[in-house]
Amino acid sequence: MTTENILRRHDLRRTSNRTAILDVFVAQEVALSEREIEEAMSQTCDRVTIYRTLNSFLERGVIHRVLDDSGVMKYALCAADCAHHEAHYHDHVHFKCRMCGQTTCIEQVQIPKVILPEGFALEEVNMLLQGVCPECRG
Amino acid sequence: MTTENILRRHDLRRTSNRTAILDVFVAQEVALSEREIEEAMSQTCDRVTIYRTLNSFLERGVIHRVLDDSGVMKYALCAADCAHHEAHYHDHVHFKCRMCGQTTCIEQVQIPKVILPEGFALEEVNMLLQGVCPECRG
DNA sequence: GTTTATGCAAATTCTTTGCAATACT
DNA sequence: AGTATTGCAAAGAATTTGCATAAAC
Repeated sequence: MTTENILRRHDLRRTSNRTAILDVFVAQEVALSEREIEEAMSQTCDRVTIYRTLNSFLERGVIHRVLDDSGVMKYALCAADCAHHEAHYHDHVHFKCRMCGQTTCIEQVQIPKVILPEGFALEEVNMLLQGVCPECRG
Repeated sequence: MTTENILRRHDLRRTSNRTAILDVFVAQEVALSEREIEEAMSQTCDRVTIYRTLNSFLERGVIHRVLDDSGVMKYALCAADCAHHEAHYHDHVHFKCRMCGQTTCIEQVQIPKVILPEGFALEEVNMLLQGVCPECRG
């Protein structure tokens, strides 16, 4: 699916900035912060535009937030079938390497179901694994 | 265990600020941000001191980071036996309510084990559940 | 032609750092 | 006495907002 198609499908105007930002997500298969996107685009687009674009993408379900314990927000592309689930459910775990700092979606590993005590309404589940990735272990 | 004892056990000097901050954690059984601690103490202590205290507590294993997708860092008290595990392992899930915004440790619910593909060295696991808590569901 | 996105400047919030004064052991 | 903590001021990073211009539909 082309980036143009992704925009069209989610009712987003096709602009060069949005296409370029989407391209970054498609090229790098990791969770990205605003800063990382900015660097990947070599400052061809304003910081504010990136933030606003990320928020638009979030609202329309193009990307999802990825947890991080470093204090900066990260985002990753939603899988094609993501929007079909109610409540925008992401069922895969994320792995953050403490050496290279990259957070990757591990699509092969599903988040196990958990059973909460009575009374909780569960809407979203996130699981973040941290350690060292295969590349950094050498 | 008194807050003074917690400090003594972790080789931290006992000061009124540290005791007061620990008291906030003990009183509220939820994950707290710097801002929330500041408000709970009604500005009796400088912002910077809170940040530095949180970092000291983190290093000594008094508290642990709690993931959050709002972009602010949150912290929660470690269980008494936390320091006995290597790598400071926290095995319970966290629940964040989207109505009241509170993140609580659900000690009764263990994080299920996951199996990663070959090559990953797993060091830390975090699981954040989001939805509505029993209090807010009414 | 109307609506929405963009860039710039500026404001806000979160977090860290430097340094002199103070408190702890 | 010696070392660690505190408060203040200030710096730095992340994120948001206002407004006029430009681009998409």
